[in-house]
Amino acid sequence: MSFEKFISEANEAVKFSLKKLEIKNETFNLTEPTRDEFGDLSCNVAFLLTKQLQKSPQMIASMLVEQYHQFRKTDSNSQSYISSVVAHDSGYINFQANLALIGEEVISHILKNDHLRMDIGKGKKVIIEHTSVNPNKSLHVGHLRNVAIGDTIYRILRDTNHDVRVLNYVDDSGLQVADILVGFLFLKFPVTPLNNNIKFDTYCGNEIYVKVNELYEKDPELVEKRKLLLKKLEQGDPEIISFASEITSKVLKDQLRTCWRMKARYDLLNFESHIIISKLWAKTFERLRNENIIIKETEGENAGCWVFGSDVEGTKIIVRSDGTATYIAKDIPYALLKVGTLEDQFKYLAFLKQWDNTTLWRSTTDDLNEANQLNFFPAEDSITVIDNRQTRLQRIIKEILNKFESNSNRYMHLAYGPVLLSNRTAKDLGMESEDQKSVQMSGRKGIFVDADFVLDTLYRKAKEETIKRNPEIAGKDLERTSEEIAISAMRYSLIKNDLEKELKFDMIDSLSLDGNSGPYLQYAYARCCRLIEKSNINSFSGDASILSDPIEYRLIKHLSKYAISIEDTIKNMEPKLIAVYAYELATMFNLFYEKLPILKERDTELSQARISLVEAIRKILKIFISFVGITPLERM
RNA sequence: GGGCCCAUAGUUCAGUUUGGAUAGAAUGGCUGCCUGCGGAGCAGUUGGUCGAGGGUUCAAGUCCCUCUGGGCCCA
Repeated sequence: MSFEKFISEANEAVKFSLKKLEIKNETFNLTEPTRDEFGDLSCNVAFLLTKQLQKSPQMIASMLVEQYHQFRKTDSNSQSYISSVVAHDSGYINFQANLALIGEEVISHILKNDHLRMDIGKGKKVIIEHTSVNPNKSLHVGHLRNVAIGDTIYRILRDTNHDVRVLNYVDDSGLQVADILVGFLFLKFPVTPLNNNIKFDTYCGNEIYVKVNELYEKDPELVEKRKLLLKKLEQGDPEIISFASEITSKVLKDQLRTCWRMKARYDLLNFESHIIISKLWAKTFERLRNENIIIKETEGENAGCWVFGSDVEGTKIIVRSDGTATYIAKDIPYALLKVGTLEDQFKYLAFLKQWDNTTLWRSTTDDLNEANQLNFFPAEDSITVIDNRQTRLQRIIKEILNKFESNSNRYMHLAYGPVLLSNRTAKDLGMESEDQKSVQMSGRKGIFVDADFVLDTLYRKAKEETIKRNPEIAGKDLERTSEEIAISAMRYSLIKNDLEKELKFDMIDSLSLDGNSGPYLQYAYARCCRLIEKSNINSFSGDASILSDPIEYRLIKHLSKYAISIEDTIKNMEPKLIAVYAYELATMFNLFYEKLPILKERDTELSQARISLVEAIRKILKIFISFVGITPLERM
């Protein structure tokens, strides 16, 4: 796209001038200046040469710019993306872009192409695993961050020609599931909740899980019972497995409803129990031993254990001396499956139809006729979205993968910081919290904000606003619109921040529909739609040459960088870059809308050009907010 | 004890990868702007010794060292 061409031309120009002055091998930066008056691109090369040339930066900049001007004189025929080059007093070389040319190219490119699909992936197969919540509770806002990040990455990859499969790993035989089984089997919680308004996942998480954990402290025998249950789960005791599966699949279905509400979707559910039953772990264990990746300690405190000697993390126990596998061990076969070191031997059954009409598949270990062999595994790249408390474990898994295939950079842990409750929200939930401190959520202790609760609250607020502004919207339309606004507020707030950092969740702040928020983007989009609708134009011209206002200039420049923004997002795996771009576009559009007449403009030609600009903005905005999982609304 | 991460406006955060021009948003407070294209908007104002100290550099929020405070993981 055009802005890249401008950058590369500026880059060539500097290199050319350096060569003319016989200056060698100087690296330099081209960056966007802090202020509009400095142009569109600045080069710092003059600063870097002061020592070598024994001249002031201003002097050097002038010399270089002089060379460029001489070159342009002899080569004035060809069209240039650079309209001017100035040696600034500060020592910077400032480039002004030829926005007439760029604008023309960009606007007509956006208007002409229906989909604007970029082919970044070239059809490359990518697996992304996200959500992966233990099936013993309902989702809280912390889990939603995982869902939002994972699904946003999925959408971006899918729309840039990657062949993406979305996986959701279900740990249906772990400690947390054992906890609620204790509740059903020993504390006699009824399988059908007495309060029939409560979702089953909420029932398990809020009532049983919390209660059981409370009782562990008073009743050591109960802990023993859990241990026993866990062992039966791991060994595949048919009766327990069957009961557990009944419970976990009920929880899972409720959890999925919340995820779908968030506009996430999946291709496949993998169950940990299947990895055990199918002997995938046994096979993995065998290979780890045969290839001497793990060794058996014969003495010391780890005597009898199978351990992995990590280069960075030290000795890590994989199998305990009593033969049971550690937590990390069970993750290894799944990772090996993703990258293709282990062959996929599962068969698959259609599990559920999703909101987007796609089928969600699940692995099965039963040899049924209707089971299919589908090629979910392996992939060229695999991305696992898990919070950064697991970084250490993930690093070890990656290290083990590298022992099998030394070139393996195909396994990526996409880490993000956990969600904490703000001081205010923690207090509202009745927790004691020191001032200025945020609070860790804990499903076990019942300290969390339920995902559906937040979404419901947001929904009510959005509905109120919608009724106030659009009395004509009612019924299903009103419900749908309010829900889309609620989801947009939630999803945007979960991805707009840096992944690495903890996210402080504040109930009151998160209810805001103003400012840097999802609904703000939707609002800008709806405004665009109304303008287009009212203009009664359905063919748009790409002629941007008469758009000369600085506000239009900034808009066109920003539009010309949309592809760069998408590339950067994928290259760095930073979904927030999408949010930043979209927010800036919406802000610029709102200013444009406020300050310049569009439909009201008397000059027909100018009016048409502005409407075309609006259409281009609308299309790009639609693409970007869709990446985030925000539904573009024509009215709200 | 070992390792990793964080600290920027009253609050929540960008900006640190690749050092560069007057450190930006949002929110809150105050103040303007709808007989005009939708006010979920726009503009103005208020608010910062970029945790502290030292170093490198023509130039440090950004790089290096030390310290303080907070968090996470491992033992």
